[in-house]
Amino acid sequence: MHSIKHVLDDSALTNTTVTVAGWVRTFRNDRFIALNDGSTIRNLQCVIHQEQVDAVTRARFTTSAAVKCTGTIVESKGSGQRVEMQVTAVEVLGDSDAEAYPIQPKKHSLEFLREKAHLRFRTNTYSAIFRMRHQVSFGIHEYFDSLGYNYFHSPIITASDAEGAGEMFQVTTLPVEKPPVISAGESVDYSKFEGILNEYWETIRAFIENDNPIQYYSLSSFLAEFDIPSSVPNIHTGAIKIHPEGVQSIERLVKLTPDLLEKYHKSFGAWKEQDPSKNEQTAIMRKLLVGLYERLRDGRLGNKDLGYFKSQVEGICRLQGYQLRRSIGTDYMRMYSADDIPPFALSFFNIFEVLPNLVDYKKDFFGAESRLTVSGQLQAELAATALGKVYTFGPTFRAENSNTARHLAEFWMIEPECAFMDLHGDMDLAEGLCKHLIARVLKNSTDDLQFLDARLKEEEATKPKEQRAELGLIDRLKFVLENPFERITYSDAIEILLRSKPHQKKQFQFPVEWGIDLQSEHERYLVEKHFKKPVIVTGYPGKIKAFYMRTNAPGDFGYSDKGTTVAAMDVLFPGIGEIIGGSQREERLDVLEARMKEMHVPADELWWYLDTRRFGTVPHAGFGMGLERFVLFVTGMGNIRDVIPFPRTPKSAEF
RNA sequence: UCCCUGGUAGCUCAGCUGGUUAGAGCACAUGACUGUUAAUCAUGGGGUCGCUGGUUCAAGUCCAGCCCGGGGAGCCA
Repeated sequence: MHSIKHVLDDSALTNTTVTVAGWVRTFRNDRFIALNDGSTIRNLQCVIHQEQVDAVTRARFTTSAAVKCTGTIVESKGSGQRVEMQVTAVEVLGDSDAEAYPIQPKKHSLEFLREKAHLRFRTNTYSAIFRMRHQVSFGIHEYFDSLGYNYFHSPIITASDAEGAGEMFQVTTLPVEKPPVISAGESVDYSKFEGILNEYWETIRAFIENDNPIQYYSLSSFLAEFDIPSSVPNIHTGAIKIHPEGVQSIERLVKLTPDLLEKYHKSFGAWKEQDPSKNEQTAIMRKLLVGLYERLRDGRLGNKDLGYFKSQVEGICRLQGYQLRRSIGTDYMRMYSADDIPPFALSFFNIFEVLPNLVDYKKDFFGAESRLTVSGQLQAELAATALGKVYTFGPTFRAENSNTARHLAEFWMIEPECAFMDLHGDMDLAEGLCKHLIARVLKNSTDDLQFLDARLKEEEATKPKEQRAELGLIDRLKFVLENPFERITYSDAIEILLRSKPHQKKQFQFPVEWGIDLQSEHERYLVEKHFKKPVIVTGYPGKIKAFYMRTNAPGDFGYSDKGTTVAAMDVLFPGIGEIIGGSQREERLDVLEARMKEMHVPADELWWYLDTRRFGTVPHAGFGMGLERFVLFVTGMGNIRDVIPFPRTPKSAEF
């Protein structure tokens, strides 16, 4: 048996008899089978003669039927292909009911094919993507192996919750309904939270007093419904100043304890039904409080954001033997949504639900709370400080409720880690990897790239002129391969953004100033408008980056006198955004410990990680690259769900 | 999770401001043709108009809630 790729490419096979097998793409004119076996995107045209194959058999050459053909390879009489097979023997291996088979020989939408993920490999687009995914995967091993890196398998299950890369999936064999618990008492002593509660309230108060942008009226009458008296606030148009006593009323809302919360929640529905005019007041309160909540969540209220409050509350819980069961990090777990019960949504006790007991994880399978990994980096560092150069390449899991074209709950990540390497070496390694993979794909996936390039051009043609990409897929890959990546510091990036047209015309949704996290609109401007090529940004403010990144001092690369920066680097690609995130790691024990304390990372859980700094610590660096994001780039696809065989996303794990 | 947008035949979509029997192309079936290239031509079958409730003499069309998809945002790779 020959592969169709071999038959089409090897001219020595002309005028010989071969056997091929594959799936029918189309059967034209009762004579021509376009056969594809997945070895290449091209089909072999198998010519059937009516006198040799009866009508009943011919009727079985339906789309996607599995067929085995034996015949002579000859120069094609038609113009669409170089050679074709004059079939002498044909066998249908597996029938395919044309009426029931969902994929037809025509263009389907990607959304439709995603719902048929089990069969979409039989289409040109997806077979091309997955052949290229193989080329990229294999190229990764090839690249690191050629540089002397050891392939290292980091664990998929981890008992450490301190890796700081998003929400994690829990792994447990305990019963979900009634897990064993260690009780800390009958109920939660809320006075233990007094300090953090006041801080929470102060943050909100400052916002309401200083820059509440939402217009409202009759706050007092609304609050009166809940036995929370207030006097009539001052009302202006535009920026509203709330009367001090109105502010105090909101303070009472913030400090509603769980029992009162429950009571008010129950009366709320009836209250709304009795007097429909109250709905309007609810809408106004909703606007105010939902806006406030969103700003708090996004860290737009100054120094204190929800992340800060969460870590504080977690600390108190750990100290008291309580369990923080729900928090704002996982919105869907809130007791009452901001939409339904606006005044309650802001209650501290609504956002942080505390239970007076702890699940007894000593009785769990691993004897400790365990989760699916979000990163193999910490373990890779352990190996790198012994083997010198290692890389991990495996699945990672994020339980974020992310619903975008570039996020998955399960994805594959490459994480190299190298001892005695600084940030410059890290950047060189990252750029080298990207270019190696692009070169490999250009060399080994020519047919598939040509198909995807044409597919993309067709798609672009339907877009308005100003939205079309300047370069086609293949040209884009060649451009990235042939030009050095732009390397700039975070401070430079901010300068460029401040001088940019969109900033001066106030077209950015998020304001630009030193200290902010770059929003995707900012990244996109830098990469797609300003530099028009991949950009590596280094030296981010320490405040917005992970605890293990090395703190910069004067003279260090990426240092800024505007605030503390760390030796981080993000590689930004056009259309995809952050494709690689890496850093030089903090190798100084005292600096690392101080930073962990500042960022509320529990040092005791990570004693094993800190041991690398205790015993023979060395400068080292590494990065993480999302495989699917890279495949997205080289295939020119737009949605990450189309470049992984079976995508896992919130509310979706079929197949 | 938030904002925007969509859900009509197996697929892609049309259906204007509510008004008779909801259409087209492809696919499928039957027949014709036989060197085609998503073959072509003729004929035919195929619809709980996402779900639930409401407004109306009348709802695919208007309203509310829910479910699912797409785009954008946040989280990040």
